[in-house]
Amino acid sequence: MHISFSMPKKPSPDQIIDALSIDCLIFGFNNGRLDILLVKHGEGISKGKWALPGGWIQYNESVNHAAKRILHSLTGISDIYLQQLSVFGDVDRYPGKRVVTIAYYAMVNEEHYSLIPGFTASDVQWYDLHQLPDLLYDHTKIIQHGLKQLRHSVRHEPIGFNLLPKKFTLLKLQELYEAILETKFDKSNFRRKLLKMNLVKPSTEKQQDVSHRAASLYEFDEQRYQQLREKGFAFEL
Amino acid sequence: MHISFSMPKKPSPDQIIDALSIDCLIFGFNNGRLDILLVKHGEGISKGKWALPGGWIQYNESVNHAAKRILHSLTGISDIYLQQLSVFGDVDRYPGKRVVTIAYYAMVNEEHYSLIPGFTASDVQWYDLHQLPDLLYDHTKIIQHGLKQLRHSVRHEPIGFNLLPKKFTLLKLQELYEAILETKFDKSNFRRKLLKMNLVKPSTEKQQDVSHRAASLYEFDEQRYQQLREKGFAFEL
DNA sequence: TTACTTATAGTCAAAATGACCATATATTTA
DNA sequence: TAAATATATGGTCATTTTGACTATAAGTAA
Repeated sequence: MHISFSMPKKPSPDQIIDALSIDCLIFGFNNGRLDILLVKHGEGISKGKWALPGGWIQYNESVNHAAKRILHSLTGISDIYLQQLSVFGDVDRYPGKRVVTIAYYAMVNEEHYSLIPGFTASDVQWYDLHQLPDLLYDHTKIIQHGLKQLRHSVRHEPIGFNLLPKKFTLLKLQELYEAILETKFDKSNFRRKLLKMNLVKPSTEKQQDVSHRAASLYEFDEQRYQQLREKGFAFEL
Repeated sequence: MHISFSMPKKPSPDQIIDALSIDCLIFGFNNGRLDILLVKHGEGISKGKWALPGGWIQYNESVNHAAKRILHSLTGISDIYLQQLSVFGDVDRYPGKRVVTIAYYAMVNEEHYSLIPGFTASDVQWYDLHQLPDLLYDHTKIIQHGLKQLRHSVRHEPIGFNLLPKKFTLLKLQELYEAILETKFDKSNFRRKLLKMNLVKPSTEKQQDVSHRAASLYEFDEQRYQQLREKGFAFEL
């Protein structure tokens, strides 16, 4: 049996937890299509391959902090609401080493962020959900799981507003839900239902530069949302 | 700087991943009350303290497998549907060492299992949710999070049937939902709504040994549930 | 002016909901 | 044995919500 003569090592603060990684599944929305943010690896054995933005957790940071840091360093995206998705911990999911990964997910408006590849990423890009390249490790599985989660959440929680501009028309909101759920809603009924929930409030502005009657712009009413939440409000589509 | 002269160690199969643990939040249901399964530590510095059943992940097992193994070895409970709840990864959540934990949760019928303390546990017990002892680490936080999750799930998915006997009356089902959501339903309306969903099917049997008119016993219709799932059925209470 | 496009309001029958009431069927008590 | 009681189970009914449509409004483009 091999016995090390070294003393037990107290990890230095910026040393990583080597069996534990983070991967971020970022959904974007772009005229009717759902996109996913991918990075191209610029180093090591996986150089040139595409994957979800991911990396290692340091000893002196929380897991949630690590997720934000990693996403920012690889893609330039920051200040978004990253939520835990799931842990992927099969024995052979990562080559040559035992690595358990914690997947996070978020939804963002593509136009709000410029993509800046950094750290070990040589490229960052939005990919149409239906035209993804081959991905490293079990990242395809992570995406499938995330989609399932997204479709469930979007029916039972008022999410998805992050995918839209601050001010949006009701039709855009409808198209977003239709893209996520891959279904169609009746325009009139959708509008009626959503307005009755009071989650969106009308702004005074209207759509600009459209070749037809301009629609009113609405915005998500965060305050109202908090009020409803306290009452045990159940969002349902 | 300290440099170790030992070779990089290839972990032996049953060696543990030392920065990563698992904790299990098991809900039980007992005449109208929600319970939580706790174990008393029988060894080490935390000896005598109560906590959620938890332990370390081995190199040669998946994370999901570890959860089942740990729960079984400490409490005797096996063959249940353990689901991931969340990861708790604050820097100081565990004393003296950086440990990220993956929390799992499940619901079981208390009568179906006998509790057998094993491994490092000197005792196992169901505790009324509202009368928990002091718990180790951040386990109180894990329970709070799990409750939130449970309350959300129970309104949007047909779960909770695991908490009941195989055959149950509609009133017992109602009492279960009332205990979880801490609310009251109208008996007649609850019955009408649930029966229309077709998720429970009547058995030929009736309640025994009650001092009033015996109610019909129903059981969860797994097949019907799968059918409905494929159609994109939305359970809502 | 007309055609075309999308916005927005309204109609109406059917289904679901919430608050009740009524009766049925069992046990326990007087 | 009759009455009291407890819960089961079914029904009523006004109100609300839904789903499928129709109609009109307000713009641009030809």
